[in-house]
Amino acid sequence: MAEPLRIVFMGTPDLAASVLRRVLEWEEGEVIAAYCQPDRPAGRGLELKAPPVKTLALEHGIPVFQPLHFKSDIDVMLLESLAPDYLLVAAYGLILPQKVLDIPSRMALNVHTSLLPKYRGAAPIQRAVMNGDAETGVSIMAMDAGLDTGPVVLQETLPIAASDTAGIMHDKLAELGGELLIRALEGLEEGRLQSSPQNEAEASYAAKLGKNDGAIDFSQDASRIDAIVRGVSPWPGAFANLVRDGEKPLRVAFVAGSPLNAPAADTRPDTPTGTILGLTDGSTAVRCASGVYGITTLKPAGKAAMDAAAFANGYLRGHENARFCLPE
RNA sequence: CGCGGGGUGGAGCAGUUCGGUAGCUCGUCGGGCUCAUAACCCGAAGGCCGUAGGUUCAAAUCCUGCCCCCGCAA
Repeated sequence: MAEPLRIVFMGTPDLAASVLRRVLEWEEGEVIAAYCQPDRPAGRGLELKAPPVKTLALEHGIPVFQPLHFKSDIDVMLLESLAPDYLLVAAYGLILPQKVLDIPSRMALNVHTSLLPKYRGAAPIQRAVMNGDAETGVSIMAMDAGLDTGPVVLQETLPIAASDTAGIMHDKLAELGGELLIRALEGLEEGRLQSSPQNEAEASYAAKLGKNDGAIDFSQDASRIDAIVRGVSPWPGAFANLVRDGEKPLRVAFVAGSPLNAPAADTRPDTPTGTILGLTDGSTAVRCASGVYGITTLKPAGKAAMDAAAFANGYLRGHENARFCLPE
């Protein structure tokens, strides 16, 4: 048997760590180094926290490098000195310049959690769920200097069920991503696979999510709101301001919910969108532009998450006209 | 010492500014009522007010230490 292939892995968050975990099981290759983003302040107290890839790599005795970028020749030379056959990249958070992509003797492969050319960029999973897509998937591509523009080697789809959140899809796609990457590597090594260019005309971009992407505007359809709530779960999380007579607006996060059977739940048809219609089937029913959305788990600012019945008891009692509004 | 919110019967809240009888909605248990709703009516059980100390005739409430939960930043 030949020498194992020399692999340098690059990735940062949980998704990358699960891909790395699968790569470590691959017998034809040996991970000789892992790259990830520098430790960042996180959590209460803002102490430095190691990214998941770093933690996993160190557990396996793999050297970890955390350069800010590859603008400096020293970092490029260091990577060169590792003499990798493959550069395997998953959610690294850095655009790699061509001179870095040229280093591996075989190629640089990227795991991207969308059906490229759709949803290039930082938040492909969330955007697919938020847009109400019926399916998404994983693409393995040969990297080029653009942002997720390289030719695709292998692709597999995964359905998005009506109850799937971005978090659930993330876990499924992470699993599939590792598997598909290994399949791509084996196919390439055996010469069975080749890459084919992406169709630029169908390309779309999945912009990074910010805190505000979780703000829920009830002047949309219930189905659209449902997709957004699932797409921003668990992060950044859906929320709106609870507005009641004589009380300060209170920010409330929506942890989980689903559209309700509209005609039956729509008990007060003439109220404005965002109006809280009542407690229906264990959900806080909220009127939308069309349809009714039911929130099953809510979390007022500074409080622990609670079910809709508890929320009604503590926050809606005596407030007939309570409604959810878009925060400023 | 990064900033902020919170801990009150099983659940969710009010009461704390200005110290003086433990309150509300739900749940539970017992009884009644009902075409119907987030059902309704009558009754009952259940709390060392996070914890340790201090001030006071008197502390959920004022002061100090500690513990735990949550948000901000990705």
